[in-house]
Amino acid sequence: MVRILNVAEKNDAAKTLAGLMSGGRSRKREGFSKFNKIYEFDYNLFNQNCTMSMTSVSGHLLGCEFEASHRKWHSCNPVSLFDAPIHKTCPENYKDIKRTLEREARGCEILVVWTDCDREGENIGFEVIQVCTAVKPNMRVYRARFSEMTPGAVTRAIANLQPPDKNVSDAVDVRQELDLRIGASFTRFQTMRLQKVFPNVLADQLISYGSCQFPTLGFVVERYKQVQAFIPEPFWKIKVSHDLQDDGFIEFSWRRGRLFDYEACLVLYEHVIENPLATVLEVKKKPKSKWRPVALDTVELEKLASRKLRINAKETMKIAEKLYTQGFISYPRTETNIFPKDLNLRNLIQQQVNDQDWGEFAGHILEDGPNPRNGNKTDQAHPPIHPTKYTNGLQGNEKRVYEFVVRHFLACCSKDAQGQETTVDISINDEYFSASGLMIIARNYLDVYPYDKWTGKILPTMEEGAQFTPRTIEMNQGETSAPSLLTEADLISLMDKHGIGTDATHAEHIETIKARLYVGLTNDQKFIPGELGMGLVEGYDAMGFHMSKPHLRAELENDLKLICEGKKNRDVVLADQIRKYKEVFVEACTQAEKIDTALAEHFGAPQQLSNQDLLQATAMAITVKPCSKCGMQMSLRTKKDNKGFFIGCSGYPTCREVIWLPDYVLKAEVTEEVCPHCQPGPVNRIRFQFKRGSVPPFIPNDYTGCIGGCDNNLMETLQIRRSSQSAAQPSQPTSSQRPAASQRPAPSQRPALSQAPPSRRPFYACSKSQDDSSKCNFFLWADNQEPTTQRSNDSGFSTLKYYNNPGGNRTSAITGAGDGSVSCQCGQEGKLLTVQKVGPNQGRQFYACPKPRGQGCNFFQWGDDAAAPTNYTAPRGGGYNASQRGGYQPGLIGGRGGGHAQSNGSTTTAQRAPRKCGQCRQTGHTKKNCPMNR
DNA sequence: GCAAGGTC
Repeated sequence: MVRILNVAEKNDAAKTLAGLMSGGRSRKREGFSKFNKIYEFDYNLFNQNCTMSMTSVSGHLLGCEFEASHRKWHSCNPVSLFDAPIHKTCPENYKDIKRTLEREARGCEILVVWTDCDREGENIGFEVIQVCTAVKPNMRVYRARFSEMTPGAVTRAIANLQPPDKNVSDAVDVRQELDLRIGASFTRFQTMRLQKVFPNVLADQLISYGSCQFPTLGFVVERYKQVQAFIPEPFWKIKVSHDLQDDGFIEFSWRRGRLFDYEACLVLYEHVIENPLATVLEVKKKPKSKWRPVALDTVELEKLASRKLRINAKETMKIAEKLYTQGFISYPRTETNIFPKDLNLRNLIQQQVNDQDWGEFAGHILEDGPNPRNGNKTDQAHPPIHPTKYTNGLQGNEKRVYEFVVRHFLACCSKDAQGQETTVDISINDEYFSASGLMIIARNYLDVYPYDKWTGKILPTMEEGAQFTPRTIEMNQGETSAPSLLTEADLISLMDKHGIGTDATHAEHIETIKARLYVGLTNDQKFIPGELGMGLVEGYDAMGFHMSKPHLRAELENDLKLICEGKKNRDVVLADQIRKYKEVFVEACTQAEKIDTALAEHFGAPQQLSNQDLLQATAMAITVKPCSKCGMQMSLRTKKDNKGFFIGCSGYPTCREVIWLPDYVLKAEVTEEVCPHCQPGPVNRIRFQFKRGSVPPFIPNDYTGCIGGCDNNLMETLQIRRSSQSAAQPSQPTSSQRPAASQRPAPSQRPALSQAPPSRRPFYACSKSQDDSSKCNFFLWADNQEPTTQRSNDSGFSTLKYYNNPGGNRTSAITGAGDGSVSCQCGQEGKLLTVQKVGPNQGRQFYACPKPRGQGCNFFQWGDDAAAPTNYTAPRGGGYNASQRGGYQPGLIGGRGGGHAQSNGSTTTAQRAPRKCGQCRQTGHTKKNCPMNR
């Protein structure tokens, strides 16, 4: 027997459909999800007996999200979210449903999709198809389209199975992707920036952007601005009243309404009172009805509950969903306001006849036969909201909402209220006035629907042709009044009208803008923009981007419709929209100060931050390099105290990889230059400014370099360990691993660099653990190798030779260009001089710039530097004394005779360095008698 | 910590 898997959008629908198709004889069994049962029954399809399994999902089975590399807020520049890869995955709480589908699909040959017949339903259908065909690729797939869940509609649907509509599903994919990309990018940008700019007010505030929430905010702001900008305008009108002693009082209004010209009105008024005799021209009587309410859809439920019950939309929907799951009312998310023909209204009304408040009214409806007043909307899936079961056991707002649904339903099924309207037209000296009255003949639906008021007004009896002198003829002044702020019902109407959100989400968007403090409520429950909401809208408006206007969403909706109809390609629409929004985003970032300025009107002066800080805050700074541990991007950041920099992994705190830059880095800025050598890339070069005198002479104080590993001198200057070292190089040799001096190769035996990859080269480091705060940065190559190669110029010192060894620790190689000379930083040949002054260095030779003092560079090099001391305890930081910032000391490196290097981490005090010269940083003399003062 | 859309 052929097995067919049927999948509906929710368990409730599966149950109903199975009931209808099986004639109430389906068997229920459990799936992996306790909420989504499996209903089985036999059915004759395609002229053969089939076993049907009907199960369900719970709305969307798959969710749209970024890859891990873009999921964290600081993991990337938000602009990259416009292009970052997006995946559809099954969230954890739906895994059980997916497992059920997979298991059932394996045993079935045919899949019939019974999801709701709207756009989202089609897309959910394709999610089901994706999951099922993944385990059963050769499954035949059909779509059942039904206008309502009634026996006739379901029978027609299964007799006319169709292919699923990819176009419609594509439109939803486009919508999902755009919502995610645009929402996430703008939200991150706004939040991260404004939290920094207004830390006192917004430090913990999420400042979201969404394609529905922003236009919703826009409606509130728009109305508020209308109210603010409103200027009352005076007008004048003539009012006539008459008192017919025993027969009552009557008031006539002027047919001209009101005039905004005082003198014009005055002229007419004077004309009227010149001859104030009134003549009754006509007395008209005509029937007047007050229409009963239309069948209830979600939007009306939300609006009416808000207006009549004073329960806000969010709360109403929450209650309605609870009543639905308890079986008291039908599905509350519906756009349909037409009762299906084959829905048995009589039965539903019958259930209510015993209620003490409205039971009698329900009985009367049954006598006359239910006659529902339908609207003109249908979502082709759910009927209007109506009671499905009687209860009198509810309390509080649940009771009020249930009662409203019942009364609305009964009112809708009964009759319009009937009355008679009387109009009396009079003239006074050629000006015309009229009065109207109402007599209610049959209240009908009003008896069960206290939410509508219709009050009669009895006019005194007047005869045509009769004449009388009115008791008063007045010229009154009035003035126009501002529109009122929006009520929740007004707001929902506007959202509905402009296609912002769906019936199921209006209430959520309103709640969102309340929760984000974009709007608030006045005492009489009217919406008023908050400072944040107002500032954001004004900020974007100032840029010329009307982000809060509904047309953006409307344009997208139009495109989505064209995708559904196959008139536009999904990829074209997607690319077009992404491009458009990305351009806006980039421009918004450029002009972000306009948002600051707008908000400053409300929050006071913004925090003064540098561009670098702001870029950093918004994760928009260019990243430095991929993390060697986890592969996520590392970016340049400022330390907490704003003194100094570090390069941190965006995977923090999961990944704690960090490169601390020394204190003598005064400024650092990532450039857009990408290093052509370093891998994995991209590795962006960093523009540094070093403290004067703190770095070796071959590194200028302003220097742009790569920290990816290709620039050995920079790596050493910054004391950066290579990323590969962590994997390939012993981070800290134990004493047993340390080579004894005797074991170390003699210089002549030492391998050339090409034979000894840097990553394999042993070095000494402080033996304290990484977590020990007193651990120092000591670093020393174990072989203390002499220079063997000359490096090509990439930093402007073509005539200088220096180590190509990573971490190479000596500058004693600055021996000139091979001709016995020494060149200084400015390219001049260094001048060999001798220390003349009395002191420890008296008689010692050194090279200096030959230019006159004040014009030359700061180059200084001992002439005998190659003969560096070998028994000197290396100061912290290797070749130059980093811990005593500002001191570059040529030739202070060497291992101790015993082959052990020792960091000074614990011996600083004992080895406290003698006072250094403020000019050359050498010991043994002061700046005053420095040999450089030649 | 982001959106909007389903749904429980």
